Amino acid sequence: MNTRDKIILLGDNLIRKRGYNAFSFSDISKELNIKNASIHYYFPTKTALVIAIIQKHLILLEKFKEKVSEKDSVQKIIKFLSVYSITKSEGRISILGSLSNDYFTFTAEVQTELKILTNNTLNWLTDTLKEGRQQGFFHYDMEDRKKALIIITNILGAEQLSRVTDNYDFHKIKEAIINDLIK
Amino acid sequence: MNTRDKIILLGDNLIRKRGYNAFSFSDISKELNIKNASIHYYFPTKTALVIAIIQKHLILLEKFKEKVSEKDSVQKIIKFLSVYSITKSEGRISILGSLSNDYFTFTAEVQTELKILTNNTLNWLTDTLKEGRQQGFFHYDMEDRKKALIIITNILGAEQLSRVTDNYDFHKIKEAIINDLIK
DNA sequence: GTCTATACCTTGATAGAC
DNA sequence: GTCTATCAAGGTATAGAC
Repeated sequence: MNTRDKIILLGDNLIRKRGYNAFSFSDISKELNIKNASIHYYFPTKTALVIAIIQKHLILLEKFKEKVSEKDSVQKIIKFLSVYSITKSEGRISILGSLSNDYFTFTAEVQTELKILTNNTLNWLTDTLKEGRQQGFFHYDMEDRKKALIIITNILGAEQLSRVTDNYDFHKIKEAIINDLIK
Repeated sequence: MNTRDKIILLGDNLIRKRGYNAFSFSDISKELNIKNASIHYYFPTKTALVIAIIQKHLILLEKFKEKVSEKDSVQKIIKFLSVYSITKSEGRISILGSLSNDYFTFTAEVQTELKILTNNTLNWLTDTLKEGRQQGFFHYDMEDRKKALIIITNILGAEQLSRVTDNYDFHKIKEAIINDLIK
């Protein structure tokens, strides 16, 4: 992996573990055994770095969509939830949850990128739920987008709260989401 | 209101709007037209301030419990959710959501206080759900604590995501939580 | 209780050599 | 592409006068 990608990966992990305003370029430079000036070579500002990180997640989302495109709706949702589960390991939460929290401390440009990632995620989930509902896999009585919102917010909140309470809580909630859908 | 309480109130608002690691003593001192040294007179460290803020919320929770103690379970839950709604005004999220996010950047002492506040909240909600279920108001088929977890995490996530998407989303989700319970 | 003054550190960022 | 050197700004925190 080249240095640029390593910086993005470390920044990503730091944001999701400690938050955007709680990590510095020196956290990354120490880990990579380079100087902070070298990071500025790749990313002139911290804002540029976080944008690159969001864009990486946009690409990952597209790859995920592609990868599960042939599966049935139930499997799609299970895979979707499992991404958030792996993501959460070692206390890291999803990029969406972490960055939403620091939303008001971002420049307009970062806010826009974050909105795009959020909407792309929400749109895919809405479409997948609709598909599963129409095919008789899922059962719920509300707008598809509303159900999608509830599932996403439930996951984001669960990631957050699991830090304080107990990691097992997270699994309980994921189980409940699936059971509620296919009941 | 005395200076100490003003500092706590401003710190509370700043944490819930921008996060613990994104505000400084000078944000508070400017607002109060005092010097940063004066804040240190009341709170020697930033850690001491956040602990005082958590303890204020512990007291607020006790007052809330007392205030709704005579109401029926449905009203209790509605009041509980409405607290989170008011809380969210102007983009401020709940103290639980905001501090959970910065959990790994806190000292052990702050983490402990936050755990206490979280558990107290969760315990009250669990008991209230159980009461309402036993009295036939609420209908769900899982452990009471699990249902309490789902409700809390749903609210925390909704507060978070509403910043990025649309405030109206938050109301939609609250509605859905109530409807799901009493359906 | 609030101030001035200041110490000390970390931050994000830049200039220019290699 | 990475380094040294350096910067200005802002952070938490403290000492001591008033």
